[in-house]
Amino acid sequence: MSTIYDVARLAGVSPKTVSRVLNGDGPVGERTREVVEAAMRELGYVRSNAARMMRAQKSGIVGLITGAISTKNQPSTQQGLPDLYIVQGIQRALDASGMTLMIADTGGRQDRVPKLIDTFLSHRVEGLIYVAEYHQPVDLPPVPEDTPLVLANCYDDRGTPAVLPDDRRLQADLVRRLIGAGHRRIAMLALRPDMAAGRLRPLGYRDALAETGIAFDPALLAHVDFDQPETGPQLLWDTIDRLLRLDAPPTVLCCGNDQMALMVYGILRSMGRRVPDEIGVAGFDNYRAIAETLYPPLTTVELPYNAMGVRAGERLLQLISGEGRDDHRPVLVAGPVHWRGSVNELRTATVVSLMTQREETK
Amino acid sequence: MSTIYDVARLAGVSPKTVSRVLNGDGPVGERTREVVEAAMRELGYVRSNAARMMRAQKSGIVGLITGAISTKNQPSTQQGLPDLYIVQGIQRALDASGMTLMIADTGGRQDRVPKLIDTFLSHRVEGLIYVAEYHQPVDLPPVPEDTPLVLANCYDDRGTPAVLPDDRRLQADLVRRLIGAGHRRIAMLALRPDMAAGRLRPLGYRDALAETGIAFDPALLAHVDFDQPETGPQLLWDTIDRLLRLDAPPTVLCCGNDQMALMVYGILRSMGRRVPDEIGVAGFDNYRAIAETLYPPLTTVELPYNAMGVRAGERLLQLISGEGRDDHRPVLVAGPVHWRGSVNELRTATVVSLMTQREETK
DNA sequence: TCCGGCTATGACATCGGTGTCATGACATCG
DNA sequence: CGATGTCATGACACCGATGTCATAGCCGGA
Repeated sequence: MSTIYDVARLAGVSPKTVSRVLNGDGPVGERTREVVEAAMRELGYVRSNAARMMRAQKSGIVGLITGAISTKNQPSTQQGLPDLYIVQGIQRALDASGMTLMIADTGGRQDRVPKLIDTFLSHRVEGLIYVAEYHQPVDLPPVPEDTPLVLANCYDDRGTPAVLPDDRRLQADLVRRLIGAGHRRIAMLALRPDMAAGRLRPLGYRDALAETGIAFDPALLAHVDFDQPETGPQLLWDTIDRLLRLDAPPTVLCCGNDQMALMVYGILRSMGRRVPDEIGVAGFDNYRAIAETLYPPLTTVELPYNAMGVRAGERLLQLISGEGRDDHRPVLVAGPVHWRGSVNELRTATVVSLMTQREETK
Repeated sequence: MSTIYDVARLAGVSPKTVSRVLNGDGPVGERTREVVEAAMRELGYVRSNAARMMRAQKSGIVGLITGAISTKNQPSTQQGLPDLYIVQGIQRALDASGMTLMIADTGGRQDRVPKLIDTFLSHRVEGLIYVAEYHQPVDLPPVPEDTPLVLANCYDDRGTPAVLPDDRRLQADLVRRLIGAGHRRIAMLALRPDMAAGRLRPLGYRDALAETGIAFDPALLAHVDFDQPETGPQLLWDTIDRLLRLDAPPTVLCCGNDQMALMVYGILRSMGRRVPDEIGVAGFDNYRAIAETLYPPLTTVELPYNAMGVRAGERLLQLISGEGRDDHRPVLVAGPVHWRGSVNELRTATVVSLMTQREETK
């Protein structure tokens, strides 16, 4: 691969002049510029970042680590889809600033993280992002103080800047919308309470109830470990069966995520209950391959992974530029409710009055 | 960040000795090594890849480009899931060789590819991989001859090394297994014929029929553009309706992919047909979030994206080392059939005789 | 005892850009 | 007309690691 020296020789100028043409600093004669540019084209010259970076002491590289770090065993669920969207968002944010993204995967082995960080440091990354597969606490090995770090979809107890899904608010938004549609008996099939989402979403559920003056009924809230290969479906079946036998059964089931909703569809069908006429179903995530393909399409709330990535990227750029280094508050990201055919609108009149009421309370 | 000079000064030796400790070339005294290592620890020294690479003329970096490049408009389908698995596989392959992966996304804009390639070249990547979202032809801008390029999940007409899913064989394996289970009237709901998968999978379907001496019935093969938001479900409904009204209706429906199978479940349910007792359903992809969660779980064939990534990574490493540069044959990757509850085994006796027969013909 | 060979170490040049400073040719101003 | 300023350009050092070559000390064999 050719160098500025080759270009300089071919153009009959000094290397420094070529450098000036490249960077547009310092003055260069009209004629000279043309000659140099022609020489660069002829040689197919591409600047070496390594050399440039040695002087500049700036790499223009950001390191990204994905993969399991949590000390707990994996909750098996989704197959790492969120990561991808978050990574795409990060790329989008960084792209605008000319940074290049270098990524590495732990392959699920926490012990490899220090080595990955070392590799990144040897490339003199200007910042690091760690992306988790699902909302969780993590415990990362220490990074040098002068290298900014942002956590995406996870958090630690050291105040490292984090970007997180606002599970509580998202669930509240969804339930609020269900109430707006006239539903009063809303059941919630939550995820395992040892997952952040399993704790925060029920809180949002209760927020929405409290706000609209509906009493919380403990019989309507259950945590279901639905994705255990053997026991999961049975457990879910039993839980739904119990709910439907209540004196005042729910008119809609809020599922812990869209995948659970998919399973719930199958169970309700086997029970001979029609969705949405006999009972409504709502999901969480807006996992489109499921939500849009199910019949009827699934009402759900979008967990905006892409936007989270963008926010994480922006936060990191901010830190790199030196701003907000002592702001330790996490960035919470919410998304829209997608209202589809899996939940009926009940008593339209009531809906209107309720929505009006909400407007007034603002 | 500290340098070998800092380390050398602190340890009271020359920079070159520090370099020797780092790389383990040249002899170093026992005592000296200890002193140097202590100094490195104290300073938190990390070697600069930029400097190292200037001499070595080797970056240890591989560039990866993802995103839409095809000139055609996007077939909307899956949300870029395959990419992720392929990328993971690539990482796994490269990781073993100590290469670092740098990735960039086109964000769906083909015109940005040349710029991305330039960025990678400026980092002096030792090789490039382009990953497509689904099996398709692509037309990449030229890359310098001495930089190896591997295409994953796509191919071009210039003989660039490619790693592709063996759609034809995968479909044949699945259909063969269905025939082994006693099915004779097998319908195929194929993807659009302008997609590679939409052409190759029907070929595999026919391969399996021909092999087992079952006549191909054109009435049983249909291409369905199922993921059009409006017309898709209706079209799929009509097609299934037509199939079920045939004089000899199919006993199993082979769907173009798992997502279509999900929609087919909903349609069959609405038609009042039970799966698998009245009709079997098979998918394609082993998109686990769907295949394992559906009730009954979906029989499907695994399109091994992860393995494709590994193969692509290995192929690239091979090219980088200079081997197989003039082998232009694509690498085809197949995967296992996952037999789950969505298809019944018919007439067990026949199954045994058929399988025996297959063994014999080998 | 002397020399070849090995070990341990350092001086120095080099990779490819870029920051600093110097230089020569003109243009401008008092 | 000479002092000063601007433009266009080049010489040179430097970033941090490493390859090449040199050197000093030591051991063993002739």
